[in-house]
Amino acid sequence: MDLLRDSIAFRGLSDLQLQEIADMAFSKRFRKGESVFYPHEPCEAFSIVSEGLVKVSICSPSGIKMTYLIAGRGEPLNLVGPFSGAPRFISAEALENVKVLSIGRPEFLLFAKRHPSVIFNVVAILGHAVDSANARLLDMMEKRVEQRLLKVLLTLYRKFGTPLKFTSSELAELAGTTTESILRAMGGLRRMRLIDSRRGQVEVLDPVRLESISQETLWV
Amino acid sequence: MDLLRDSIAFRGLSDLQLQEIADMAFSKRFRKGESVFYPHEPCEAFSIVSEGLVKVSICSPSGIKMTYLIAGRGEPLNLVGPFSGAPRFISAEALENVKVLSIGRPEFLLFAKRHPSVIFNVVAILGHAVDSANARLLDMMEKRVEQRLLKVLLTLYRKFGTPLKFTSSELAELAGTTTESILRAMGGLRRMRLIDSRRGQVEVLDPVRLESISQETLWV
DNA sequence: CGGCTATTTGATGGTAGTCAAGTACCGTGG
DNA sequence: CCACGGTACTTGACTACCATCAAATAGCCG
Repeated sequence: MDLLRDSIAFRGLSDLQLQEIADMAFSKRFRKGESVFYPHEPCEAFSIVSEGLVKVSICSPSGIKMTYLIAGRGEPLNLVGPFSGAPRFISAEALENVKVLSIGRPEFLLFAKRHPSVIFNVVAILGHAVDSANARLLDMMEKRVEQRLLKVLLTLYRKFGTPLKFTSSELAELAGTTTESILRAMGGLRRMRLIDSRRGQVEVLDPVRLESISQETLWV
Repeated sequence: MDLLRDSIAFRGLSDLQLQEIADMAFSKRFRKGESVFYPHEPCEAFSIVSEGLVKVSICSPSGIKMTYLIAGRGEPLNLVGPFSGAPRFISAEALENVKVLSIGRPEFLLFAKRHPSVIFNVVAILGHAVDSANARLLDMMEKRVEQRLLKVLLTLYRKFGTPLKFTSSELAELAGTTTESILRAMGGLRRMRLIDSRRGQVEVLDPVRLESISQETLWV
C-alpha cells in the first residue's frame, strides 16, 4: 500500500513494516457531508485519509465550530485520541466523497511501542499543531478579520492551489469569525483584485501580492 | 533525584532509569524576572522546573505575549523544541527565584529512543496542550473578557490554591486581553464578592460559586 | 522620601457580531 | 424545459464589547 508510504505519520518505516500495518488496516467510505466521527465519541481507531478531503473541527458546547485541519491523502485525522482513547470535542466531516483507512487502537499502540519512529513522527505533527493553535490565538488577539482571512486563503492556496472549493461558512470556521464578516472581507479583497469568488469557490488572482500582505501562514 | 520521580514527563520509569537521567542532568538558577530562554533561540536542552514557577509564553512579532503555561516543580518547559531542535517563538521567564534542571538534547533524544514510555508521556502532554489551545481559541471567539478571567482564576486556584500571586498584567496575558480590561473585570468580580485583590495578589473568596459560573477549565 | 510599578477610572472610537431582508445560483423533479 | 426549494451570497442598520489613550492614585522597595 503506497498510501502508507505517503503518510506523514509513517515516514521512515521500511516496506516490511508498512506491510505489517497494511495487514491490520481496513478502509471505509463516506459521502460528501457525512460525519467521519462525532464529538464526544470515544476513539477506537487511528485513521488517515485515503481519498478526498476531510474537515476536522473543534466544537464548543454552545455549538460554535472552529476548523483546524483540512486533511488530505495520507494525513491523520486524530492523533491524540488513539493514545488516550478518551473522547474529545472534535468532529470530522467529509468535504467530498472520501475513503478513510483505519487501524484499531490496540494494534496501533502495540505497533507504535515496537517502532518508536512512529511516535517521533506523532510528536512532530503534534508540535506543529500546538504551534499553529498558538499562532492562531495570537492572530485572534491582534489581527483583524481581513488579515486572518488573507492568511487562511494563502495557506489553502499553498496546499491546494487554485481554485479553492470552499464556501464562505467554511472559511469563517477556519478564520474564527462569522460568515457575514468573511463575505464583507472578501468583497474588499475582490475590489483589490486579489481574488475572485463564485458560489462555493474562491480563485486566487495574485498569490505574490497576497503573500506580501499576509506574511506567515498557518498550518491546515 | 526524586524530582524526576515527580515529573510527569518521566512517569513510569524505574529508579535505575531515573538515575541514568539524573547522571546526565545539570541544573541552573534564575532570579525572579530573568529569562530562562528567549524566543528564536535554538533549543539545545530538555528542561524541567525544579523549584519555583516559570511562565512560558508565545510571542508575536509585534510584541504581544500570551502565556500558556505556568510551570511548577516537575513540569517541562518546552516539549517540542528538544525533538525538532528548531527555534520557536516562545519565551520563558522566572516568576520567582527558580531552579531549572536540564538534559542536553542529544542525550535526551537517545534516552527517549531507548525508552519509548517517555515519548508516550510527551504525546499525552502535547495532546493536552493542543486541546487546551483549541479550547482557548473557542473561548476567544465566544466568551467575553469576564468569563475568560473567571476561567483563568479558577484554573490557577485549582493548581495553586489561594492567594494567587499574580499581577493583572500576568492575568491579562493568560486571558488574552489587556491589563485595563482585566482590572475592570476584577472590579466586577470584587463587587460580586467572588474575589478580593491587592497589589500583585488575588484571593478567591467563593470557589464554589466561581466554579458554578465558569464551568470547564483550561490547562495552565 | 523618591522612583518605580501596579492599580483605578474615565472618555472615546472602531471592529465586528447580530439581525434582517433581499438576490443569485444550483440541482431536482414535474 | 421550466418551476421550485434550498443554499449560498450580498448588503444595510444597529449595537456591544473592548482596545486605546490618558491621567491620577496607591503601594512597595531601596
